[in-house]
Amino acid sequence: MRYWLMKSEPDEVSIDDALAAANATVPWTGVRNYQARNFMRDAMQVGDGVLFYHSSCAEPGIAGLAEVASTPYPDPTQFDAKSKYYDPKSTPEQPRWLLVDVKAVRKTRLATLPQLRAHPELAEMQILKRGNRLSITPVTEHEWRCIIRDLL
DNA sequence: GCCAACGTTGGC
DNA sequence: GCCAACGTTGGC
Repeated sequence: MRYWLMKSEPDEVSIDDALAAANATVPWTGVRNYQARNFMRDAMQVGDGVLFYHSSCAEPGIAGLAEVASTPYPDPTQFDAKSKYYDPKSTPEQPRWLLVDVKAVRKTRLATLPQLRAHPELAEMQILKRGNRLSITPVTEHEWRCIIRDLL
């Protein structure tokens, strides 16, 4: 069992959107970064815990809890010429981009960046490091417990 | 809208 | 394989 923080722009898929989806499950489309892809491909397992993070919005922060709900499979948007995630260099025979399904568990109180930063036990979180841009980052069990205990 | 940080691209 | 140029991310 591992833990992850996954960023989503709430204008695209918010925690409310995910909870409202069939089976509260959404395909995590649009990851176009190799490091993030490799986490899904190599390290994630069904049932892993997910901090659902809202990014690029008025109030960025952890907005809910979720879990990994599938093994990795090709992201269909990479083959769709009309999608903004289209990748002309990818083919169904040799897909570049993968995704997992994510099942929303519950919405939480928003844990904002200042709140996360104020917590000494969370100082090493990737999301708080300067220049952080990775949309999927591992979270330690200690960080996970700490966030749930004190912030959500 | 600004801009720092970072990833990717492509010429050499 | 280097590295400058360019594009993207994302908080503010």
